[in-house]
Amino acid sequence: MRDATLRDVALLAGVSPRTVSNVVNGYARVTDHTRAKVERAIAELGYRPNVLARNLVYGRSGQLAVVVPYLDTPYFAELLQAIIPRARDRGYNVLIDQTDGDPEHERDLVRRAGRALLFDGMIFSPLGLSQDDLTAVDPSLPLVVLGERVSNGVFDHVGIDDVAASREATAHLIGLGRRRIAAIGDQPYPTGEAAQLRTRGYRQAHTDAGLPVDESLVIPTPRFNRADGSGAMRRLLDRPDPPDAVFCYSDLVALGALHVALERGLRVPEDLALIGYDDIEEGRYSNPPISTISPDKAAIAATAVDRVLDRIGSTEPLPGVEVRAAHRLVPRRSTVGRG
Amino acid sequence: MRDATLRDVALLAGVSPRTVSNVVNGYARVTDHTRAKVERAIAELGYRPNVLARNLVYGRSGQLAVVVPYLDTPYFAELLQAIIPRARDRGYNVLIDQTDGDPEHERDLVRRAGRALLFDGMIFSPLGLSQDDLTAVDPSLPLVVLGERVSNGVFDHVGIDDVAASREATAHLIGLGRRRIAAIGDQPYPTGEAAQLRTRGYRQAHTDAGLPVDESLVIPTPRFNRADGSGAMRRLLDRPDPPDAVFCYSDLVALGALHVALERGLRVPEDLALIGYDDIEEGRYSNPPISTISPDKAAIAATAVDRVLDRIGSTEPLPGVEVRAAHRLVPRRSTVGRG
DNA sequence: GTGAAAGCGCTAACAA
DNA sequence: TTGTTAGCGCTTTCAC
Repeated sequence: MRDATLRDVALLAGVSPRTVSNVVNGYARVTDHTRAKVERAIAELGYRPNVLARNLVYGRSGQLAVVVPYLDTPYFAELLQAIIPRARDRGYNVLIDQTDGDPEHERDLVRRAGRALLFDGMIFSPLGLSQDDLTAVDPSLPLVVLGERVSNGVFDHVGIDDVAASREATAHLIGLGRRRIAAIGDQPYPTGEAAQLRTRGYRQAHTDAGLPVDESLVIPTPRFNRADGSGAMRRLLDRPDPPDAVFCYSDLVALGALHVALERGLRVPEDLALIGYDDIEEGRYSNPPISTISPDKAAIAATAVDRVLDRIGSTEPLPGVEVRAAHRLVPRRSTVGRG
Repeated sequence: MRDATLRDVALLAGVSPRTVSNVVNGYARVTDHTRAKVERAIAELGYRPNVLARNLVYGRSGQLAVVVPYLDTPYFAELLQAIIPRARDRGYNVLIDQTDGDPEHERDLVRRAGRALLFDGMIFSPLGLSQDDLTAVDPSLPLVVLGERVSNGVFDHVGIDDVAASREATAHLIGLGRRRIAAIGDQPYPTGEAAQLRTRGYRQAHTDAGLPVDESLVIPTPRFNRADGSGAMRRLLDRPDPPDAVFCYSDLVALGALHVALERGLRVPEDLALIGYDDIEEGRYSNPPISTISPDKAAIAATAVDRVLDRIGSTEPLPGVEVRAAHRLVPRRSTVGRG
């Protein structure tokens, strides 16, 4: 049977569609008597407003797109976990897309996003997009980009201070007396901006301590996952002069590296100290648990949602801002041992 | 500036809306000349069809809701990772909701789902819903439920054979010579149907081997996460007669248990053998890697999407079917050691 | 407080 | 092949 429409309700209740609409939305004041009649009709027909039709009139969809490279990357999963309830509290549904880091797909997404009206705004964590790609985005699309970038003043960025955080992580290892510190995760090409910031912090810490950087210890990896961490660690340990510590650009990379180190019979942290980045739950349960840089994910999620909804709600385009969420270093057994 | 509408394009191209619609959707044949005119106008105005309006006419939203208890549970993240591209290939967007396992929220979701028209169908992985709750669902909603259940004949179920898989996991431990085998994850209440199936398999394996079950080794946990695994393991190891093996109802539980065992100085698997369930990537990288039951996630995702889209496409209600995806036991070092 | 009617942007039956 | 037009189901201006 066809779903009941507002018209059906009006007919049954003996009132006009206008009145039904008033009752449903609580817009205008309605007589108690009329309201009762309408509500009875609604119940009897099992009427539910058609969201699509309503949205068409309002010119908005009530949906927020969240685009991440990989859903099974714990960092993104944990972020989404925080984004979804926040959006729901503010009346928005979350539409998820994953790009697999495919630049084509990512570009396509931000380009066509604007007018489609399938979603009113977007929170986007790009992987294969350069600054240029992002500049080409339709500025009328309410957009918040995750991860630190040089702001172009058009949309918002939400992230932590990657350079400072990486400097702290590296300084932590230096402070522990380590001198041959490797870095796993550099991405020396246009789309690797985030990785490059971390490398910069790594260098700064060395400079601050008056130590040289052994460039051969800076290992690039295409992705920030376990497999890449394992591979890089293997190459590092095959050298005649392996490192005594490693700064990994994500916890996943650190977990992959840890796996290889233990497999080779190294003691962590005695022979090799390890620190990661992201503070995913998995790192708290690994053996040993891994030290990490913990970004304030709740703040990042909340800010991203709030900013994009503010943009949606605003009639005139808001200037793009750069938001830096807090972070802190969490020392665990992979660097400080059982101390 | 207001977005261009189909009407604007028609005006500019000097044709009727009908013709523009034809060009956009490739419905009827259009003269090359006319087509060119229209396309020029589209390009000039930067016209994009309004999806909302189109959907209103079609009476469908082109969206598929996927509801999971927790997004940051790797098993669900990995499943979603497979569901999203499959749905996209078939022209559907994925709308995600997480319920935190809240029965109220879950019940609410399946109840109101039907007519809202925000999504055309739903793939649902319930946690706090009993068979009764599910039976109350509007049968006109194209729905696929994840996880094994007794079918009620109304909607589809997709899962693996939990009893058989659990029997194999337990038999694997028995075959290794273990005799005091604990089980972590039972849920002896109406909403714990899935857990109970695993307990049943655990028992069957004992019966098959002519061994008694020590009921005090069956440990219930409210959730299937790391913290619950840790807690249960702690209680188990505090006993005077700790187990020599553990069957965990999820890899996350196993990882939590492993963490505690190693912390207490136990050797795994020499002192304690561990097997999990789900085959999440994390278990392949833990130290030692954990043996597990590996469900065919790709098949589960593909089947779930296909079934729900078939239901959406069908005019008359399809009978509910029970789909059993394949699974296999993956032995790793947490049970077989470095053999 | 309630009704009549226009219109959100699109599709598709019906005509021409 | 193309134009005219009536909705899809809802909100809301304008009258009463």
